[in-house]
Amino acid sequence: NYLYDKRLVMGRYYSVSGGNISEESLPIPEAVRAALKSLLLDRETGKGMPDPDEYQRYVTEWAETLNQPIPQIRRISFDIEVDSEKNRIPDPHLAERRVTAVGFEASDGVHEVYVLGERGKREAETPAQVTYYADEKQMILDAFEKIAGYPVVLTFNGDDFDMPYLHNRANRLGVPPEDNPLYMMRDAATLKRGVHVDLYRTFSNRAFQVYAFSNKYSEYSLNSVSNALLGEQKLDYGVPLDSLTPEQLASYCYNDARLTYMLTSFGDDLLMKLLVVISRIAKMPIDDIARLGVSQWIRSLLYYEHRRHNMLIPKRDDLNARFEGKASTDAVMKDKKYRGGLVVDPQKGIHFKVTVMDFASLYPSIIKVQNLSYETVRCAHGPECESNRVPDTSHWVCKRRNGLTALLIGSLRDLRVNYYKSLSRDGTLGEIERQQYSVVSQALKIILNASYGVMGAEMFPLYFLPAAEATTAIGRHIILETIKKCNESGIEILYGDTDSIFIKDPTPEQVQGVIEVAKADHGVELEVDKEYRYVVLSDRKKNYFGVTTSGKVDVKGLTGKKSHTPPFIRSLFGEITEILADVASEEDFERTKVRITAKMRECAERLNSRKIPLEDLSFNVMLSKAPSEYTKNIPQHIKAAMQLEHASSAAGDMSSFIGGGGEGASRKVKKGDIISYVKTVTRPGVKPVELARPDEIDSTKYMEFMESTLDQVTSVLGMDFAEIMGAKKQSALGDFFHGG
DNA sequence: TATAGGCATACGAAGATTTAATT
DNA sequence: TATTAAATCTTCGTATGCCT
Repeated sequence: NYLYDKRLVMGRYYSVSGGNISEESLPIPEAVRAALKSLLLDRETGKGMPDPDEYQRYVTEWAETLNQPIPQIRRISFDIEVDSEKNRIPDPHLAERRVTAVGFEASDGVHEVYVLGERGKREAETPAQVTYYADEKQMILDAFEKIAGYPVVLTFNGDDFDMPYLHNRANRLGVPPEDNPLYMMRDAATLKRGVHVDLYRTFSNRAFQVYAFSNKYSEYSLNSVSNALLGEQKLDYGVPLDSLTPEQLASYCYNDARLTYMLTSFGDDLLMKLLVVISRIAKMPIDDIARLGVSQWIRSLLYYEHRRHNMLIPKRDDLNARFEGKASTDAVMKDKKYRGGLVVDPQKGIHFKVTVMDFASLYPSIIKVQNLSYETVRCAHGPECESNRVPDTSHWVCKRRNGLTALLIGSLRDLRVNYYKSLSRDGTLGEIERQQYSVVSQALKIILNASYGVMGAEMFPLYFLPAAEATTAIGRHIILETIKKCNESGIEILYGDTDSIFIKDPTPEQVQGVIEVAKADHGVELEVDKEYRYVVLSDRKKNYFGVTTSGKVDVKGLTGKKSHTPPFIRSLFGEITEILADVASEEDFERTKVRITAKMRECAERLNSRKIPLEDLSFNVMLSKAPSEYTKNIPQHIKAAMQLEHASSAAGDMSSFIGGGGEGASRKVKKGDIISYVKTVTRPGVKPVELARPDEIDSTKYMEFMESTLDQVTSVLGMDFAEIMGAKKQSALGDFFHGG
């Protein structure tokens, strides 16, 4: 509230003199100013808004804040190692065991590690400067001093481990609280001064995972995130941590600190910059951006705006009372509250020359153009506004006042689509500027994508179902109307999902016509997304395969690409799609069929002769809950997980029995873990790969899975799995008899 | 302390039906 | 032939991963 009511914008520049704080604006390039001016001059910009001038002011204010240069932030990462009993994670609340090493990596070229013990004969193999300590307390005090020199401190899981452990350990060793730079909260500890960013929390945030890092990682451990984003892993000496020499421990610990730092520095400090920009948009400190979910960001953004305008923030009950808790549309799926996006039935077959068009940020556009917000949908102004109906619902929208959500989301959307996207590609600007605008564009994408979703999420404090329902209802209306217009003018639509349409071989004039109609009728921007040389559509929605004019293969939704599919089938599937990428015309298909058949037969042969390694046969499925929470059903990956836990507790200290390296014997399975299992002929039909033997593999099951996976592509090409696998002569014989 | 809904696939659980075995 | 148990099929629901 202090920040809100003082109107302090997080992430902006301020100067402090004599106890006064004043906002500073750094100069921005002339070309950027000019581009904003032309955006504001465009008469279309405020269209749909009851008060266009107010809207223009929002656009201007946002641009001023977001155009400010993004500072380079001085920061240090650290990581600790702790003595531990076998197979037991040390408890940070007790902090009974010694801290054995602390590694550092900082933005000003610090590469250091402190380690307990005597230096051996050989130098540690690490680029870091190593300091050996005999006294643990002194080492911790030195570490505290090092950390205190930076405004931002980075950790990986520091909230729940490194920070509380250091705090409590220092306490235990007699460091007085006033000399301890950390303080405890309930479970977590953090810095008294400065910003602590726990990257484990940041990378666990779905919004970052999906929109900033396009789902490249699926587990949230330092090792898997680093592996996916940096292509680097933790050090592995092949022995348990407690048997490392001090030099090895130093290298290991420093490397963890280095990876932690690198996660914020790769791609030109991408993550740090995103945190700053989102902080500016959400009016929320970086610590919170890095820890809280996207709904909290948007809450902060809206609350700031309420307080700025002296508006009352409604109570949940007041909002609920305005729609009596009932939706006016029926969801397609049960257990959903209201109806969502429209998916058009695909035209099964192979289609050449397909243009895909989509509406640029459809839902944010609708929110702006139709003035949607919790206070404008079903407003209390009476008949005048009530005549402004939302199609296919019982709702109406205010005509008198701008909706707050519409102002905020609308202005951010316009800036992203018509300003930052082009600035990030503007050749007249310097590399640094272009990069900044690309970061701003990415940050906006995250916020905009979530803006509609939160309105329909009960946990969101401004949850207002009619607003969410109106957004999707108008979306369905727009895509249906567009398809209708296309059909009337003889343009063939092959498929569409929510905000996209697949058009069969249109002329440039037809494409232009569709764009103009969408703009004129609905005020939304339709763009060409991509051009396919050909697309293979099955009769299933959200499942297709296409080759773009540039030869890039697009696979959407097919099992062959999904992460849980065994690697050997995934790579076979990949090879098949690569073969199909070469197809230029219909005649080419016949030739490729021969190549595909050969590949598949070879693969089946290897499967039946058990030549495929177990790892390549494993299904990899994530636990969305803790194992004990599976009460209604015990799916296969849980069965495998339970075997794992049993085996590890039964095996006791036979650590070599499982894995042998890295992981160690104890395998506590928890939420978020990915379980690798194979299908076997033994009892429950599954076994974790770690425990399975090649001779137990159920080849029949694998052949069936292979069939159903590959059939999604081959069946459309007119190929039959059984025939490919050698039964082809029978069918020829059958034809002969029938013919005779 | 967590944005939404729509869709495909695999499989578990339980009920319904068929088949085999026994009286 | 009636009864019971086992095997098989059917239906519904759960879980996961994906699409927009």
